[in-house]
Amino acid sequence: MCEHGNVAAMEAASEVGVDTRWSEMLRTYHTVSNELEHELQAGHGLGLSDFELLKALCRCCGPDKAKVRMKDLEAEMYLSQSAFSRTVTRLEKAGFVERAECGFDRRSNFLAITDAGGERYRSAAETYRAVLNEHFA
Amino acid sequence: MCEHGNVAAMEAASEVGVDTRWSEMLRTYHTVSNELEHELQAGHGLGLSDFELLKALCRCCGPDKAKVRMKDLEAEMYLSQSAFSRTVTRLEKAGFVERAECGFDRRSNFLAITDAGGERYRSAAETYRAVLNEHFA
DNA sequence: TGACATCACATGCGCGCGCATCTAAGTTGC
DNA sequence: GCAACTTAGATGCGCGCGCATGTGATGTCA
Repeated sequence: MCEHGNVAAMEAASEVGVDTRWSEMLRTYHTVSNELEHELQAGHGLGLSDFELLKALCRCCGPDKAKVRMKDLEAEMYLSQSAFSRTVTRLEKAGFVERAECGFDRRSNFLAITDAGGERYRSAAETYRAVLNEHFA
Repeated sequence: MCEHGNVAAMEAASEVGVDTRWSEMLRTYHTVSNELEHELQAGHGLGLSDFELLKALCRCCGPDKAKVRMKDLEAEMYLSQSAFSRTVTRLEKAGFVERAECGFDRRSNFLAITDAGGERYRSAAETYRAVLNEHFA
């Protein structure tokens, strides 16, 4: 096969492959995100987006910095601006993050994780890792 | 490295890999599904779940069979039972599928694709393939 | 045959999402 | 310094989703 450089066949095979890759991703994504959603909610009272935001916040803050601009954190995530804003509101009501004014630019808000937020994140992260290992390891 | 079979290091590396795999899947999934959603909606008036249902229906029907039991089709998809039921309702209102009674079991419904549904599916499938090739090829 | 579990599907409900829009604050150009 | 534009973030709105439940038909067991 391929001795004539059969482009049509290669394209066909390639398209089937692309389609299959997407179908598998769709199935895996729904399976894993549903399980994460359930486990995080049941065990820690967090939705998946809540957790992913806390995760990004911890990563962006690093060990030294305590605050991140909301816009910068938003850029790290898959959420729309409005969904991001509401997720922050949820987490703030729960006491896991705090909005703080930014002296330089009064349009911006800094975002900081609270002690309670850090603790909740670390315990939820164990559940998170367990679920991912179960599906990807 | 690995000369002592360093299990801790391997586990750590493995966990990072799992986490990264999931993060990339999350990003890719949202990027691709958003683009599919937009392109299919703008070009063909179909949501992604609408399209995926038509796709599964065409696949299950094959070239000969004309009908599939709803439960069987549902099992092929990632949607919950309720979301599946409503997707069928949307597609039926649009005239792309038809529910038909099943003589054997009056709880069940057969599902059939209409001519309009077949045509819409085939033209949408070109858009679908184009988007997937753009991201996976 | 009658009581009970199960199945296929529909539907009320609440929620998180993206889109469009709004407000307030910063920026640019004349 | 003022008008026009851009940016950060909040919010009204509609929609699709999953969960829980309802309805009616089927299967099961005594």
